[in-house]
Amino acid sequence: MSQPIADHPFTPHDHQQCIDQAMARAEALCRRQRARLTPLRRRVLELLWQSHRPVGAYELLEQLRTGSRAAPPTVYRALDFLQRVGLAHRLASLNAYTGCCYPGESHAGQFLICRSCQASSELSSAGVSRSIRQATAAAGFSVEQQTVEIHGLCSRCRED
Amino acid sequence: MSQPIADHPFTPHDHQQCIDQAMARAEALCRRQRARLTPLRRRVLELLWQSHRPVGAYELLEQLRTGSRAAPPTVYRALDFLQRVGLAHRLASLNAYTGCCYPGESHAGQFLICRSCQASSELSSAGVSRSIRQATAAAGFSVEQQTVEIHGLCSRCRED
DNA sequence: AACAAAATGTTATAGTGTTACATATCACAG
DNA sequence: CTGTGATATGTAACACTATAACATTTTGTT
Ligand SMILES: [Zn+2]
Ligand SMILES: [Zn+2]
Ligand SMILES: [Zn+2]
Ligand SMILES: [Zn+2]
Repeated sequence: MSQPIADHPFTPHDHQQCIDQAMARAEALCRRQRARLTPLRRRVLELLWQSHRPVGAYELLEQLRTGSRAAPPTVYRALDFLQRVGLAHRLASLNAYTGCCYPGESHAGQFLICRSCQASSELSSAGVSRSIRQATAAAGFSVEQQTVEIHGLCSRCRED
Repeated sequence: MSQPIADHPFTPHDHQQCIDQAMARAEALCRRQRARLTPLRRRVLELLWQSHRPVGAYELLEQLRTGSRAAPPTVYRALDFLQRVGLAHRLASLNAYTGCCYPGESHAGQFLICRSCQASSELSSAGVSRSIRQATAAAGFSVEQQTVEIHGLCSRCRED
């Protein structure tokens, strides 16, 4: 498994590098999958990567509207595409969306979400996945999709 | 930790016993906490325990309406109360609510949700909690609330 | 150039949850 | 009891999130 795009999103870092890497890997992934990263879809992905804070669909819509007009289906379709090819996730506990840190790699969506700075960090913890598989196997349950969203305080916000 | 109300909700069982036990433990818990389990709140809790399928707020509203009238705030307030005292949970990935199987005991909400029969089972897996704490501690993150919702197929639905 | 498939625009509507304020019920002190 | 403040419920309007249905444009291919 290669390096995640943002390994420590809660600590100060060169975020432009996150953005550049995310867009570069998105390009590559879409080329490989023959998926069309159109200007609109690219724009939405860029908006998602503006920060590590998950963004609501209507907030994206606002930002898209500067210049062109746009209605809800526009942004929802772009988000559907990004989720389908594995470039973004939806966070059910926030009704918000975020760029994927492991594009093109099979992984379960596991997220840490700071209630103070609102940033989120995508984990891909084998230990968590394993313990979930163990707990579910004991019940004879076969896992198809997992929603793991941990709310709390990130290291940086705890200092204050 | 005492026995959960429904240990194996996916397998055939005497569900009336689930209901009776849930209501009895709710009474006891509210007495202990000096919380008021009013007729309305009790009714909503009974509706939640009609089956092991999580129920949407507007679906509860429909059922409340047989007889008395009711508007959204009525059911949302009852659900808020039930969640506050620890008698119910909200499942973010479903926008639905379900009765708690471990009332009065400190536990993280972890759920298995079958896409075929729609039933859900509340886990309280120490292993899952531990691996989450480990993974988050490594990042210096302090957990306050966890959303763990595992979608898949239950043992019974896998047989078919 | 002609055509089919994919993407986007547009309007309306469905589904989920909250705000604000009025009314009713309850608990408790006097 | 009875008044009084706190808690719970009724009611109407509204905010936020997401989708359906259909028209139009763009793209890739023959
Ligand atoms: Zn970054
Ligand atoms: Zn991801
Ligand atoms: Zn049962
Ligand atoms: Zn519970």
